Amino acid sequence: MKGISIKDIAKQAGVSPTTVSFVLNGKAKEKRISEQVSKKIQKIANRLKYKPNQLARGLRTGKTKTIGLIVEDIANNFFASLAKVVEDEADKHGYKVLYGSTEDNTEKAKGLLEVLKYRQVDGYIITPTKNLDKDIEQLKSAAKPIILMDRYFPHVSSNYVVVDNYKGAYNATSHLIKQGYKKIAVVTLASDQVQMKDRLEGYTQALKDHHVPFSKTLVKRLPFDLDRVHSNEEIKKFLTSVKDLDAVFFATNYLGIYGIESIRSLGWQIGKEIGVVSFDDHDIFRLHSPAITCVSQPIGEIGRRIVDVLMKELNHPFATPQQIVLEPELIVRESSMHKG
Amino acid sequence: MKGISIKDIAKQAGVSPTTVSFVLNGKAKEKRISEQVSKKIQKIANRLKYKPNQLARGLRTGKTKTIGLIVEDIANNFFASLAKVVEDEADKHGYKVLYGSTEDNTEKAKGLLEVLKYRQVDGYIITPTKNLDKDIEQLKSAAKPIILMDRYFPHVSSNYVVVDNYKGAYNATSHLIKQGYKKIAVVTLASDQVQMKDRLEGYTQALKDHHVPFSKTLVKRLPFDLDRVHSNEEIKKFLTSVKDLDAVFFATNYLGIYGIESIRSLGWQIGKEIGVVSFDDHDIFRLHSPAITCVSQPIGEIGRRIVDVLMKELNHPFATPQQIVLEPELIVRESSMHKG
DNA sequence: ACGCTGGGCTAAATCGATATAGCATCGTTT
DNA sequence: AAACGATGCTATATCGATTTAGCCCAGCGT
Repeated sequence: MKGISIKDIAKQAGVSPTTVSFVLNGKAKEKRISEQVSKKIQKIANRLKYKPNQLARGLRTGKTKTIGLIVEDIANNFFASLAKVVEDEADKHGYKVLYGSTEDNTEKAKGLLEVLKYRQVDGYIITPTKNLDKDIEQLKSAAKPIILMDRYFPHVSSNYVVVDNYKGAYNATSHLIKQGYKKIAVVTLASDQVQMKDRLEGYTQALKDHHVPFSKTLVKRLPFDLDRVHSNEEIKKFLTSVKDLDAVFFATNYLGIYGIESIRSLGWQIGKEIGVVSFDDHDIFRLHSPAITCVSQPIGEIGRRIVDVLMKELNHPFATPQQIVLEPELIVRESSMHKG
Repeated sequence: MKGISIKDIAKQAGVSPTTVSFVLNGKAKEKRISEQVSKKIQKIANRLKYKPNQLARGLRTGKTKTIGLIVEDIANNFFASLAKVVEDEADKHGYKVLYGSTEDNTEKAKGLLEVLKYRQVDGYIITPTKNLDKDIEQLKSAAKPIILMDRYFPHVSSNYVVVDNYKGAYNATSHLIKQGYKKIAVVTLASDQVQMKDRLEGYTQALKDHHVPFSKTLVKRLPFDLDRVHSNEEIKKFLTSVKDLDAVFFATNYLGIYGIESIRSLGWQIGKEIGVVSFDDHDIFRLHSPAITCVSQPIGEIGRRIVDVLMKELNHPFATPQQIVLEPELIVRESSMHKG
């Protein structure tokens, strides 16, 4: 029932637990354990299928070989796909992942950080919420490897992997303009987090650069925690309130999904009557008819870079912060191609 | 930097660590610790924000307050949504979740079980793959709480939570028949796991009960690991090969998604030329036009029951196996309503 | 005055691994 | 032959909590 411990091996081999530990940790040479003893121990360990007790090891070494993954919502396709990549990559390094969803709620996020902390995770992958900067800095000063994702705090020097949200939004908006759409609205979150700001700025700058008039009435901000039904109501109210509207840019995948739903229930023809582009790709966008143009994030790449940076920092603490900005890709589909 | 330990509290309170442990574990009464001392310790613990080191505790007690969640694919909407529910429910009981995806690959599943085992998780939520029965029984005989989900092994007595796959498929098929569809095919996985068998049986029995002729040529089985492109090819080949076909039942959500894609690329009109029903709901099905009829699993309920059973077993080992079969719901949408 | 009971608390062992300090033994050097 | 340095291995403390066994003292009965 109980697992095989280092003592069991020691007993069978007729040596001390210390020796066994040395050998199994590859320190045989360094600690001058003879070939014979070394081999004998290896053999017995294999035969008994010895697996070190991670708890005991963690208690002694302070390393749990576990990383904490804090996402906005594990049920959201973007984060779930990322979780999959992170799981795979971490596994390659012998790490397991503890996850948690913040719902973009600062209190929940703080709670998660605390739990992960006293569970002694070795490193953190964090999708930060508003006002989480202090907590992040606290962790940093505790010398814990951390990497932010999806967004970051401009005034905090930390690792992060994000996409160029500005460029993504800029390209999306420019694309709509080039397709002949004239009055382009944006639906975003009522959030002043950097990723949302950047997307909004990309949008406004694109309008400016192409000499398309901008007005505040073209911007709708929805609270994060609004449910589907109410979001749809708000979006519909907004879309019908803008005169001569002929295109919308949705700033996140689920806003895009709500948006499509809303537009459809208004009976408007996507693509013709109203151009649509959303941030983030999703099966829905690909399969929708008409298919929805989107700004796609390279999820595999993001996940790989995240784990890569984290592992490097786990092995060489105090590395200089890595701030990685990946290129999003504009995937043009039918929803933005049939103006006129 | 280092956390507050029980010793720190003991020192401040001028008592022994033992006493502190008793008090903080609610054994003050039982261990006859005086009110005064008890309160003093509580106060100090709160002030220092003491959090027990889970590793140390786990090492001593053998309980890690962690459960392992093995799913088929965490990036799949169904499993991701479930992971969210499991996370929330487990959290209520103070448990964290370690997850892993099998890709329906037995070797990966075995690897996951092993890792979770030597990480000493307290209990397991498992979406089993083929041939995992032996490993499950081994865990069971090690007295580890386990609950299977989505599928189970008929010859193994274990806890499980599933939906009535037979009934779901039966209702879906019957519904198509009642809507006037005459020649109904099924696309399923080349798997002899119970959930797939049941779905197939539900389908055939429905045909039989409604006196609709059945033929082997109406069944297509795809391997699990076929990628999107090849799956689509296979599905298209299959659909065009069946004479007078006028409806299809897809036995899983991603088969449904592939199916829609395939049918669309064949240029067939869903609902009119070909009725479609899929197992599992998905945003895509709801938003597709025409919207896709589906057999929806009650994900929230599934997750809650799973964690509930697991927690009960964690607290009272050797309970009798709970085998919970929930009702799926047929959600009728346009894809099955426009025959003729 | 002596033993007994029970209240209130603690010393020490323990979980399984790792890290540190150090003990024999043997061959070599001067 | 005493000193020295490798060589090969081990005893012991440690991580932070829990748990077992039991100490000490006060009050009580006889």
